Amino acid sequence: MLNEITEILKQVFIKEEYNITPKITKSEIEGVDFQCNDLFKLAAINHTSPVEIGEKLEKEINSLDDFSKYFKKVSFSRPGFLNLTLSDEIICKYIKRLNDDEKLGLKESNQTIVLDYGGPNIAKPLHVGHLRTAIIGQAINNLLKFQGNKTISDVHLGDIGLQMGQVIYGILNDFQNQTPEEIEFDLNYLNVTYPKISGLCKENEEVKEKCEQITKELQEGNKDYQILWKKICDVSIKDIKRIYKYLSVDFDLWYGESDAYKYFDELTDYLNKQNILKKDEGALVIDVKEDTDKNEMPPFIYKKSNGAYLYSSSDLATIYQRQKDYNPDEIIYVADSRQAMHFTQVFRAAKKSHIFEKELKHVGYGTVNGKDNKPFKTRSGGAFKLDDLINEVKETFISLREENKNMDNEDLDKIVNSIIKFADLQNDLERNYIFDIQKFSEVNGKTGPYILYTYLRINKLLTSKGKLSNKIYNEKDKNLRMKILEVTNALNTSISELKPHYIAGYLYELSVAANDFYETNHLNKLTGEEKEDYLYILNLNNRIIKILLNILGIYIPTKM
RNA sequence: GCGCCCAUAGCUCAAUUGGAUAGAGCGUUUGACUACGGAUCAAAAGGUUGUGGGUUCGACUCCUACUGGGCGCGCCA
Repeated sequence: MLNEITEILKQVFIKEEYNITPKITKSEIEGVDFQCNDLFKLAAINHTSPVEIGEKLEKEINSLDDFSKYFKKVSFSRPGFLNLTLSDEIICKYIKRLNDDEKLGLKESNQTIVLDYGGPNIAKPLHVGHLRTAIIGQAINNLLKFQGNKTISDVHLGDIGLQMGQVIYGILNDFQNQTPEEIEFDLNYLNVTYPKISGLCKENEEVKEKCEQITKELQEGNKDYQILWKKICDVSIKDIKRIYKYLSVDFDLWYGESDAYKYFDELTDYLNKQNILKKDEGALVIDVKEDTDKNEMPPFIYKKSNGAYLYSSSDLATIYQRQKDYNPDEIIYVADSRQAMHFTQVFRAAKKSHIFEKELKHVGYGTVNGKDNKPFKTRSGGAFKLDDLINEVKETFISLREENKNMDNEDLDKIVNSIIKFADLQNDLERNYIFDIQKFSEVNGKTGPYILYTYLRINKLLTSKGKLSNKIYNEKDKNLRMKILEVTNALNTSISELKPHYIAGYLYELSVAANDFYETNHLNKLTGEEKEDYLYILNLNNRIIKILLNILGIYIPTKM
């Protein structure tokens, strides 16, 4: 719609010999739909006043032959704004166009995009930091898929780093009289062992070295360690899958860092041919400094001085693997913004060695802090487990009202998901993130349940599809239609910035407009054309809500 | 020390990327239940956008210097 209006204005501009494409933005002024602020610019170029130009343009537009086809009113407003109020006809035309468009006005894209938004470490329980990655990553994945892209999501488990050496060290200590084949343990055991040994490593240099040694031997193929490693993975992955399933977070690939290890020989050959690896303090590195760097940029470490690989090397090998397997147009990493420098190094190393020359992006979100704005810890000092969060939200919700006690389990889980995800996704992800369990228990106001409720309540009215005329009946009606037409913009902004909070914000605004409409326009009191119009609009409204909720990973319960 | 990010209502957050009177939720106060589902709607109060300068017709937004906070700076992930 904006394109068409822009074109009309542009023609008038050209006629007056103003050779710019007018920029039209939404207006906050009452009774005005859009405004054009370019009069100041034109005045500067033509050495005249914006008032003069504005008045001239106002006159010119008002005398257009098909003025009423597009506008209800166009007026100049001091000091330099051109205010546009659209005709009902053109609004209805674009409502219809939107309704007939499967992609809601989005321009189709068909790139191949690899998404990396998992990264949980084996043997450590999932905590609230993992929640952010998963929820944001899945939303971005859904969004890109909706746009038509082929996405490949990889959980990319941290399954072979130092923490594995630490856990194996713990196991060997606790099960001294058993062979690796005989040893059995469960998830609780892992949850206790990792923090225990990790703490020990910080105090005891000897233990730390031993753990590093185990890690290295594991990577090199030590049989006993590999047997234990497999067992640890089995126990841990089963649990990780359970929680991801609950959150409707799914991955096409369940690769881990260990899968990248298969490529190290090949990659090393390749890098040697590129003549890019350098010996530095005993380690093999790639220099990734650039002249424009303002800060010190340490070299990318490919191989440690003890001969072991590490996080950075496996990330590079993974890019190598992804390029080979999928030849993607883009790889997107969703991870804590504290890792920004790490990704800068990896990305540069990948470019410099010509492993991957296309788009590499890091979507960084703020650190998860407690209410005191310090990194989040529970009262006992540990990380807040995802299971505990989910259970707490569920219990809070059930205790809210009597009816909730008898709620269908599937519906209940969908609502719990909506509460958690919407609470998270409405924030701009760049900011530091205050973790507050109360925020995740909120069901009134700007929350998931509010939107679900709006949808369900309207859904009951939708007995038929309705039919659209060229009329708009009242202010609430117009507000809802204008809000509906904004959906394409919300999607586009979200995609170009890779920030789902634009969609969440839009969903809330749309729901407010819909509830407002619902309150004043009683469908069951209407008949004829007006009723058909409203049915049409509300059908479209709910279709949009459903699509956008699904993009955010929120699904609609049968009732609530 | 160097660098990155952040600072908006009592609290948690927005602001269509430089536009007119900075918007929501929670909380507080008040109103609407003969209700197409009240988990709703209407209204009030609440602000020198951390501070000082600059850029211009116009700044929460861009530049600059401070203040306060978070984070990162070679073999952890």
